[in-house]
Amino acid sequence: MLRATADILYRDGIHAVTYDEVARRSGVAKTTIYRHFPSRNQLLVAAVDGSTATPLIPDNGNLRDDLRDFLRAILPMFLNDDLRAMSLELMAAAARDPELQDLHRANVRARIGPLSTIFKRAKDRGEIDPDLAYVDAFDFIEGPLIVRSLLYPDKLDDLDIEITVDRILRVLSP
Amino acid sequence: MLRATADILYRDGIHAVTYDEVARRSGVAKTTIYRHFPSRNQLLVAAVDGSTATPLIPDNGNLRDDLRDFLRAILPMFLNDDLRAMSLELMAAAARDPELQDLHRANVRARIGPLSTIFKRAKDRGEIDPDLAYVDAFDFIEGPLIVRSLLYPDKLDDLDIEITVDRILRVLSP
DNA sequence: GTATAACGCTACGAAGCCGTAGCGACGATT
DNA sequence: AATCGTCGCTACGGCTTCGTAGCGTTATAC
Repeated sequence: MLRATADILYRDGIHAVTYDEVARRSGVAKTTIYRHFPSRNQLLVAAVDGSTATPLIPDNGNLRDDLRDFLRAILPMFLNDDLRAMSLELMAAAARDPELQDLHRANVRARIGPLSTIFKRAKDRGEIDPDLAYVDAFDFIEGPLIVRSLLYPDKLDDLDIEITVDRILRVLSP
Repeated sequence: MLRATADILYRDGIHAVTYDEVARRSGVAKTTIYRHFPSRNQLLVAAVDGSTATPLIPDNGNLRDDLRDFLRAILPMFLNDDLRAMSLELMAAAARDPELQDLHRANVRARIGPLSTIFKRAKDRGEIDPDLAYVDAFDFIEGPLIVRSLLYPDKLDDLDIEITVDRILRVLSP
């Protein structure tokens, strides 16, 4: 049921998530879905909550390698057109409907979690400007990948992780 | 007609753009819309093309001030929930439908144009690492704003433009 | 064995959208 | 004055979704 919802969300987009369609693909009766999720938003939230996988947390003992591993790990997510479309649709839906803001927030937190760990460890080692808040740091760590994937998705392959990490470090270091 | 389409796109989202709805709001007969735009995609492309405004191009003679002015100029666009939602929906649509990729590309080019001018002038003045491609530079210039608006839209106000420019310059300078 | 709860199935009226057809009105061209 | 092109209006059949109702089936608990 939630699996079918997540599948539709991924393949056909958020507008294709209807009670009828979920019933069709999941093999569950439409009435049953209504009994569990009286509103479409609840169904969406539950489906997204149940399908958020947290990426691995690298621990190499130094910031540079951790960042490289992290960017490498999440790069495939940006290369996937359907996945990118789904994320964009979810964020757009959250921007339009306050009810879905928590959904988006949880989704982001799951994706950002590992980065937070990396960041804290590096800060303890003195590799990061002590005045730099982690929110501001994320802007520059995820920024390049996101911008690249949004504005120039076809040039995403050209992005050199090593060089990008160098540039990120310019911003983060004390 | 195109104005009505752009308006729907902005207010209610891309899913709300239907022939019936455009006819209703524009006062134009549905058949007439079909005569001009046989497919919905053509209508979308025309509407977006006709409503892309290019921001001002600052020219202060130095990169720092130009960047500051530019970021200040585009910040309000990110603060607008509907506008952000619309952009996200357009990008999502482009990711799903190849026919709409040009639409997105044109939209991006209009928004990025001024940045390109700023970038070239700064490079001529020697304020930018000569090995740095402009595509890579954009990742770090627009990145912070975009990431902030996507992941933490409620903390967008906290973003200090001056400090952000400082950090961007760390990446761009030779 | 029986009560309770959950599920499946069918069907419904209302609403919206699609794409097209038919017909009349208007204005410009020539 | 006649012609051509464009537009408006109405209406249609087909399709999908919504949210609910009614009723039968299954399984678990006690």
